Amino acid sequence: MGVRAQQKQKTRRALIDAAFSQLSADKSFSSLSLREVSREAGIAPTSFYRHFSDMNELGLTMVDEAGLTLRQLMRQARERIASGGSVIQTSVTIFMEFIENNSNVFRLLLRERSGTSAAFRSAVYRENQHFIAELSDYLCRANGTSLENARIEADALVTIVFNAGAEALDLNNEKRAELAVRTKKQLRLVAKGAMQLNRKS
Amino acid sequence: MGVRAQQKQKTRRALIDAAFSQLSADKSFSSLSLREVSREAGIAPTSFYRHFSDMNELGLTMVDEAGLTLRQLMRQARERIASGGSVIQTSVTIFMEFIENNSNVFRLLLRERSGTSAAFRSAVYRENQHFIAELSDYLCRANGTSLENARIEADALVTIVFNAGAEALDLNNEKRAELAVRTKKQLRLVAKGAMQLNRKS
DNA sequence: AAAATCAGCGTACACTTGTAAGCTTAAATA
DNA sequence: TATTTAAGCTTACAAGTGTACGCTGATTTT
Repeated sequence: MGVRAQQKQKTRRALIDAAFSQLSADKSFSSLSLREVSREAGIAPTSFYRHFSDMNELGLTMVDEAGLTLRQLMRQARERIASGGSVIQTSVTIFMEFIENNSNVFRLLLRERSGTSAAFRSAVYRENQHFIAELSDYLCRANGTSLENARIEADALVTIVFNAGAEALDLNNEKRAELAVRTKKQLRLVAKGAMQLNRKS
Repeated sequence: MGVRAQQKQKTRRALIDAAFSQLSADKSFSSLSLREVSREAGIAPTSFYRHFSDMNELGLTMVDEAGLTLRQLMRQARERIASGGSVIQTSVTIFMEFIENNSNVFRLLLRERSGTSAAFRSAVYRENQHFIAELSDYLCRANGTSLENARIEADALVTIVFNAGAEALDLNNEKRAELAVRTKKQLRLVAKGAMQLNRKS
């Protein structure tokens, strides 16, 4: 890759990083401004357009990156499970770690899931579907469930975990631990209900 | 009440109504402006301060109203159930009706639950807790569950329904019907798991 | 070596925003 | 009836926004 293209990619990265770094509990993507992001990335506002046609385009890129991060996380979770951990215990622990270490990434997904841009919403929805699809496959193989039932179960499980993550954002460590306990109980509730359903059919 | 106080309350209402009417799939509360809201309410921007010190104060008022609307809905649901309907069937149906008729009210709660204002987040959280508390009581009485287990179950049920509501916002009627079916299955999953748990203890 | 490309810059413009200051006028109070 | 109160107004300002336009200079291509 030429010197020029290399520099361009570097600046593009700086823009993405600047945008992520400006996200916080008090600042959502929609409240970022093109000018502020450009400032932090060290370029003139008008140069922004050399990289993205729009703040929206930047945002969609960020959602994709966030989804990627999440999928890498799942791979990590599967490894830990394969080397002999409880599925529920491991999943919840890993997810909570993710939220602690990448809270702004999670916040992006959380907020844009119900945000004002249909494109964002469907991007987050797609990521969520990936998540559910992989978990369904796993449940299918592990429990011999029908794929249809597995999807319903997986969807419920993901919903509960995702929701717990959202709740965790505003809690201190003590309360988070309580939340984790409660979440695991809820997941077991769903798993038990699903097993019972399968035994019947 | 004097003529003056009456007029004041009328204007206050006009502001709240204007704000609600400006919410939409493409416009969140944080993207409303004091000036636009005032314009639609038919007063000068600076007169806004005679009623609220801040857009935030308006927003919190709106969240409270939304919570009230939701609790009225629950009362209605309980009536239908008392006159002999299935709990799950009735609840989901009523909730989906709510989302269809008050989508902007629901959107407010949905978005501010993970928004940029801690005050908003905890206001929505409180409304949610009310919701869960009332359902827990019901489950306790209906199934003789321990209050602790009932809360965990209720929390899971509310999470699933609320989430389904969020998903419904972007779907057409056909897809919504499918979603409703899936949601009911998930609720039954949780209910079954909970019953099994209770039988043991 | 000459020509073309293009990332980044500076200037500029038209808007929108929140809100301060002070006035008006009808209702409430004394 | 005289005085006070306060909802709503007009004017004004500083700050921030997105983006059009045209230039520069290094890199790439011919």
